[in-house]
Amino acid sequence: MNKEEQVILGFRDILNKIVWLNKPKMEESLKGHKSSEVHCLEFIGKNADSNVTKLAESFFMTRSAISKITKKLLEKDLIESYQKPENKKEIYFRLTEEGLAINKIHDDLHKEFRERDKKVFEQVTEEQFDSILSFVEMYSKHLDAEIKKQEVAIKPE
Amino acid sequence: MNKEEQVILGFRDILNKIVWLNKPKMEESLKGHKSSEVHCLEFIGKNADSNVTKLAESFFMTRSAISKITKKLLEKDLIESYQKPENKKEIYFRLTEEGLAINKIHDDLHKEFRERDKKVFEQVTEEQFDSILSFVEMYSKHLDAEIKKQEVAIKPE
DNA sequence: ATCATTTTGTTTCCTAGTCAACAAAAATGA
DNA sequence: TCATTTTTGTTGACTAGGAAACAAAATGAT
Repeated sequence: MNKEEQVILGFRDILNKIVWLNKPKMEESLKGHKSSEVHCLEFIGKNADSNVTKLAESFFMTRSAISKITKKLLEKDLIESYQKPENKKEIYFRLTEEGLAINKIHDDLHKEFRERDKKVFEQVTEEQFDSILSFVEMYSKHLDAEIKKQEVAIKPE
Repeated sequence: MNKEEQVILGFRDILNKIVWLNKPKMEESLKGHKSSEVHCLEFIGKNADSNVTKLAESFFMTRSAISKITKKLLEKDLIESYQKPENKKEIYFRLTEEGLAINKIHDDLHKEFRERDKKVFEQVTEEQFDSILSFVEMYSKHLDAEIKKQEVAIKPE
């Protein structure tokens, strides 16, 4: 196997394992709230004036999917929507108190997971970190460019 | 943001973008076959005596899901099943000619994607590669151990 | 200003995958 | 040996998410 694929498979493997491993605790602590819902809460908490479109782009999901998730979050009163006077089309979200609380629980859980994996990250040198992060950034930017290329290639048809 | 999360988010971001970017060509070349089906074909092609359980473990999916996928692959005559005389329970799979052909197309497509991303990987030094791969391996092993821990912790109940 | 195009969000229909329950075979243990 | 437990694969009910079609608002072009 060549290194390119080894890297990608390695990434995928790690993420799969993390999801698998975190799932039980996630479900226990965030009873009733799906992980996609919690992810949306996290994003809305961090980004002012979040809307369906921005959420969708960030998660590489369809607006359709996000629209359904935010609908649920609204019904559960974890977020509330608002609009701006100058735009009657876009609908923004912000967290409610209750949404903030869920976010906090989620944060704490992540702290716990970080603690669990600490011994791995302790063994990583600064240079190794920088090496990994610079690769990630470079690859990510390249993919952005390729995605943009593809979009203009598809649109005109 | 701390580096741990930056790394994980970076990995996730890259994989999301790759999936998003590859999807159109995948669907075009492998018309009618879903990506999960093709992944199973790939695994079956590479691993002798694949069965539902091994596929499920490798992909971190349920046996249920894999069972449905292999059922479809059988119906499409892309794989065939066989058993061993000493075991009447386990059902193994191998590729048919047609399955091999699909696999080939998939392989070529990956070559194309690798070509597309070549300029990124060309800029990566050997040391950087080794740095990344050793981190991936270390983290992966740690997660394996944690998963095993969790399994024994859950089982007795 | 007006008409065409694009953007945004929603809904309906459909499919992929999970969960839970199950049956059959295999492994374990007394 | 025979009974219990575990493993393996399958199914049915359910849910999350994608595709397509849509309406309403915004943007752009002339």
